[in-house]
Amino acid sequence: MNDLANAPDLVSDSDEPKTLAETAYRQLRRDIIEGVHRPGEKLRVEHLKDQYEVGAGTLREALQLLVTDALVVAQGQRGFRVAPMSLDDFADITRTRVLLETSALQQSIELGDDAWEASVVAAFHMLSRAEDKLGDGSKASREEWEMRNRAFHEALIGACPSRWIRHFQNILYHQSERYRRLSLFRQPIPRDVHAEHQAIVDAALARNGAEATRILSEHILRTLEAVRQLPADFIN
Amino acid sequence: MNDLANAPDLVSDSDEPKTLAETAYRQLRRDIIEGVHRPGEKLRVEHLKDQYEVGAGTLREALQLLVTDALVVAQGQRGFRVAPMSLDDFADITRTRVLLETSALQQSIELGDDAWEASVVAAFHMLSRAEDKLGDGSKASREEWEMRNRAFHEALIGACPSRWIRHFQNILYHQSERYRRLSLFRQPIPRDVHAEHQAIVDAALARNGAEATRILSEHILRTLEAVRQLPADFIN
DNA sequence: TCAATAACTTTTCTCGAGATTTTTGTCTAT
DNA sequence: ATAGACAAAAATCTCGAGAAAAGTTATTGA
Repeated sequence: MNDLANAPDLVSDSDEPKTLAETAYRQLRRDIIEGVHRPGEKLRVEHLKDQYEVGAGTLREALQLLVTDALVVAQGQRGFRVAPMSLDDFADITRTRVLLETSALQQSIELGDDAWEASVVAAFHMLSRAEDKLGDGSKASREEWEMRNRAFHEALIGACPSRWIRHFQNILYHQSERYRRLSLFRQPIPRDVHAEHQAIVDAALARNGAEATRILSEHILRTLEAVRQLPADFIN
Repeated sequence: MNDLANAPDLVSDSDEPKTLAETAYRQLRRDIIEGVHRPGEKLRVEHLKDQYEVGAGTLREALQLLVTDALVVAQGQRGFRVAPMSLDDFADITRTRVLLETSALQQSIELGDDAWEASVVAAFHMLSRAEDKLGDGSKASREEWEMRNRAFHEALIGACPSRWIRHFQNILYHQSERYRRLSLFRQPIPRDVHAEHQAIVDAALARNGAEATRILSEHILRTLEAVRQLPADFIN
């Protein structure tokens, strides 16, 4: 296997925060994805430093980290803003995700070993369990599902040796979360997502790259359609 | 044409720096790409703040910006380092670039209008002129060529409506520059790059997407081969 | 009434000093 | 001689206050 597979990530994401700035960064990121801070909203350091209980410079650094994820945009001398949302943007994100994720899956299927297969099966199992608990409609169960859904998609491309594809993939996934949250709000899992995931797993384990990537593409694009059918003024 | 084509960039790059932090960021970026700061080198804020004549917090912010470009890696509580270089990494960068840039070129060819064609021809002309002046071997002429080469590649994918692909493409191009600098050091333009560019332009204007992307792929991958044939210890 | 200028307020940006954490160096005991 | 622990040094991280810029409101003149 390639050395890069074991190399540290481009941006540390799995580790727990070791610095105040990173803690504030995570809270802010969560709040932006959750919609606490609305798209386009101005993020004033003076107000937010009290809210997140850090110094001005520290919060500034947290905001800078969010610029890396493109969840915040910075305009020199004019402060920070929550990155705006639009249907066009989500379409762009989704198509780029398809491009990267299918390529990564293809490589995973070609290169993945037994351990990779096992991790895919395991992640799929965890996700299935989370789906069962989704019925209660609680926020906790949906967050659990979000996390495991992400873990599942990461496991699928886990054997892809390209650190860069995984890095970009990571950024786009965060972006998607912001939009997917909208689609879940109105129509909580109407699609038979489970069957789609099952089909991807089957094709992947059968080492059928063409089939797996085809299903994955449709799977990702379906979320775009779901958001498209929301009321037009939902994205503001 | 898509709205996104005229939307502001994800990270402002063309504008001139409006803040001290951004000025320091550009100088640092240049120095890292040029190899003044070697790969893996520790970047101590206390030393660098004098060298770049800014405060500690400001330099810190500049370093954070470089993390976005993945030219610097930050480890919580353990400071900053110049991103390491390796042949595997360059191979990864190059393959990912091919994936993104061919997709972008394909879309450009499908969607580009007359203005796009004109900009491609113009950029190619500028690049050709720069190639003529390359004979003197001066640093200025090589920098001019670098800039126009980049402008040419940007023009090619200029009609691609995906802001995200262009954003990632941008990051990868900066990364490539670091490595390409090495290959130019020993063998200054041995390949017939001009003919390759000409072939891409011809295919693009003929709206032959398959041919154009094929040539572009080979074109980009050739740089990888050039670096591969350098002495093994060149990348440290 | 409207436009342009000027003063004021708000916000961002910048700096230097103090508190934590990591790293380095030394010493002792097995 | 090596390993572990303790202490000193260096570096990072954090904070609050001052300087610069942007945005806002009020005033003045046509």
